[in-house]
Amino acid sequence: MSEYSLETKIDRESYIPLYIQVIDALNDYVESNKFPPGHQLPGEAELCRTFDVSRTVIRQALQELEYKGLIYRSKGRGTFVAEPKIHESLFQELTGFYQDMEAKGHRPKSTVLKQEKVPATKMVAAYLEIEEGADVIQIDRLRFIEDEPIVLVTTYLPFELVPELIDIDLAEQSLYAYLENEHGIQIARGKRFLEAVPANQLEAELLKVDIGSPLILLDSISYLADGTPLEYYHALHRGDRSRFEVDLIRVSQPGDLAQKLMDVSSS
Amino acid sequence: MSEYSLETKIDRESYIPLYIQVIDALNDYVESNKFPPGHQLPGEAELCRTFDVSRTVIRQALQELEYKGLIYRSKGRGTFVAEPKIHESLFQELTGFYQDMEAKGHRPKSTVLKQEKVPATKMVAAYLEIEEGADVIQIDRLRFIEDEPIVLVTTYLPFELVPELIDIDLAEQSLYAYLENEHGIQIARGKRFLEAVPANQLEAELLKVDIGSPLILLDSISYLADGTPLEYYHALHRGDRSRFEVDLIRVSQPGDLAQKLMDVSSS
DNA sequence: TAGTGGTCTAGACCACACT
DNA sequence: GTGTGGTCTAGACCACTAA
Repeated sequence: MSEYSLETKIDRESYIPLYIQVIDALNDYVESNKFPPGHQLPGEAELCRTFDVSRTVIRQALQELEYKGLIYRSKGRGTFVAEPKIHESLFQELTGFYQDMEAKGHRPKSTVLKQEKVPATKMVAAYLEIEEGADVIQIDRLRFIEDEPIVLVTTYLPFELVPELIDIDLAEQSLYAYLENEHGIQIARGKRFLEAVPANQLEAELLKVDIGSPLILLDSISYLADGTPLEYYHALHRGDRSRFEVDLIRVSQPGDLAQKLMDVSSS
Repeated sequence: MSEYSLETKIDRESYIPLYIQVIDALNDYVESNKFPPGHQLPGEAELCRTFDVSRTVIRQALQELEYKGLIYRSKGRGTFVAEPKIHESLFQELTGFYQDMEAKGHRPKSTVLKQEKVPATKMVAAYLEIEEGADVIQIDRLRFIEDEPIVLVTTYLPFELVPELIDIDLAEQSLYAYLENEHGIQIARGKRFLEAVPANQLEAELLKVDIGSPLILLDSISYLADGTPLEYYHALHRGDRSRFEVDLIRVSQPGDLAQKLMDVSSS
């Protein structure tokens, strides 16, 4: 059946788990178009023989590839390569103007307007799940692309989680990279809220737009694995310079995503 | 160690897979707060004994619960109940004004402004990945909450995929429910783009807002499992009545989500 | 050192899709 | 029927964490 000799480049001495190696191998085949979209993959039994691993390994690899949207499986029919249209790798992402510009080789800049310890307002306390009035670090930044102001961001983090942050220069450094590299802090989950609002006078001045022109208000809360809120930020993006993308994928139980989609777009 | 007697309500005669039953059982314990947030779950070995199933079953159940954000696992430490703050169940969802209102008991209405077969414009053809000029079904709908217009939606589907749709009354029926119930068509993935735009004269009239007031423009493409685009829609939501929520969760490989978050919020 | 989750094996039976 | 993916068993060894 399969005329392709899937190269069995599994290295059993490697510290890399076998299922990861299988993922990589299949990934290569798909990405190099040796397995074109719509093509049926060898059955799990044959993959076991090809890679000389157990079915558990094959299934774990296929499961991750399915989650990533690279393949889809159909009981009784087989496993097939999905159309690669959806930007590969991942369940969801929320992208904006920034990385679009970075991808195009532009270099975004930041100006820190404010970076100090303040008492949490009621709203900030609610988002960060701390006491009203507790110390938080507030960081106001205005960000530019090609010297054009694009987004005004106010970030809040609980002071006690990262007191050192008060002295870190965030004009040229990613907050997330700093937290992960210096403190081993990783974000496990996040929540975003988007609204369209008119610019007030201050915002209009900073972003150099007309008063009342449409802005995207993006509220974000990020959580650690145990559910502790790490960061809340409130960002105002110029409507004429921002576009956000969200990729969705159906979760295991049939109906889940369909349900959600229905909620959004129909009565 | 565990003073709780996890009721072992596994029914081996049931057609429901064992791992689903385990998920449900653990879910119940977490949701009823018998396992409070932060609490360590029994180890996998003990869960095997409790439910009298193999470790494969337990691990499959725990994996799904982890994906759903209900628990988190730490090698060498154990499995713990996550803070349930993030709206349960799911990797991501994109919700808007509609279901918020439905959840509050309000009843959204729709008016179909247009529903006909038209040739695909260049843009629609690109989104649906069909030939320019090919037949598509276009459906324009204006949607209301409490007799207040909230969103103006234009939907496009390839005519050949669902020609019957041209005659279906969608004023009182969900498009997704219709496709799934009548044709067994399920959406596997989707993409959303959000922007803030000012209302033009026609939009302002229909949505009863001032010209130039902020609207959320939501473009959506939905795909079948094999990657075929099923539907494209273009929706304009009143900015003063709409708020969108996106939940994100880190994908297996460490760094993935952190990377994306970094892209959004920092330089 | 003991317990945990992470990875892996070599089987098994089933429901489903296709021919 | 034959092949497919879905579910499940009863083991095993490992690396990591914490006492």
